[in-house]
Amino acid sequence: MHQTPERDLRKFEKSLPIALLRTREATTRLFKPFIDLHDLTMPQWRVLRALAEADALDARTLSERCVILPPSLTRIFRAMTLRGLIRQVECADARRHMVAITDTGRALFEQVLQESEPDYTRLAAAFGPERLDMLLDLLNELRDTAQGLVDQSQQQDTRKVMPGRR
Amino acid sequence: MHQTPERDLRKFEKSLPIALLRTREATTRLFKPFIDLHDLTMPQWRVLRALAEADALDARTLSERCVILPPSLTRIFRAMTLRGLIRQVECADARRHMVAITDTGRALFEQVLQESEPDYTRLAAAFGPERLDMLLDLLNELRDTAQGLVDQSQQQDTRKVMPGRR
DNA sequence: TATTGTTATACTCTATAACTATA
DNA sequence: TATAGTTATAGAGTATAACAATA
Repeated sequence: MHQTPERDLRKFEKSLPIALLRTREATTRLFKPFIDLHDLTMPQWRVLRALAEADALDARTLSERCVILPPSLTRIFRAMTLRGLIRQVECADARRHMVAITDTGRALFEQVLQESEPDYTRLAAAFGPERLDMLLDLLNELRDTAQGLVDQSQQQDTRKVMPGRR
Repeated sequence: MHQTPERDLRKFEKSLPIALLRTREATTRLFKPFIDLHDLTMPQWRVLRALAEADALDARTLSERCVILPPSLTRIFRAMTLRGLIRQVECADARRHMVAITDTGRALFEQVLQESEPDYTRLAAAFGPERLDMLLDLLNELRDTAQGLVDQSQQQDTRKVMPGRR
């Protein structure tokens, strides 16, 4: 009936979504103080970071890229616009809410990056920079793979629900 | 002023907490339907999974292992006990709330595992089983590394706040 | 008619502090 | 006096559906 506790834990650690959650929690705990310092929430920080590296993005793209549902994004746009961190920009398709980072927003982004850099460097040094890079590559590739399987399943569902579509 | 969009995205993907979040989102989307099917929330599933692989655990351990804050855990205990999935077990230290999985809980756990196994196998096959294993190892090691740095920072804080301690 | 985003709503989780019980 | 967990409470995110505006 008994297994060793060590073996139990090892099995638990082989659960992919749980491992991703726990690792995110640990790394976030390291960097969140720098976000808190400037009264940003983590989702707001993701939006700021996404916009800092693009000229302008629409709500849909930000929603997917930052893992934020549209209703939350609406509130975040409002809060960040009020603080002057982002601004709405014109778009040929008037349905789209397109935003860009402001100078204020960029200054804040770069300040947070600068302040957190020592801790990032410490983490990279302790873990090994090349292993960190390998991990990031694996993460992004697994995301694409999982996304592909989800899309595949949804196509099958659509075919089942609407067989007349073809 | 302009960078290519491809380069932008690559930089964004090098952000560790964001990469962990997005990958978790993609893999969770693949497995969450099986959880939903049995009216479990993801935190409840983590608790069930942790208990399925241990004889009994106290609230503190579950809180850390499942990344659930104590107040949430209190509610989750209540809900899962009501459904007969877990039960409280005696503990020498009467302050501790110690719980174990019930037969009902174990049956549910194994049913979910069984139902989701085909999708897990598909994911592992598409990504490469050995790469998945490498990823899990890297995740768990990075978690330990980040945790170590957080602990280290907290010790320094303690020394600053309470210098008389030594 | 389909798509984009907002509003409305209910629920859950996050996070802190204050409190109770036990050690 | 310290620790474990619960309660209380405020805030934010999660998730769906319904809606308005635009294509």
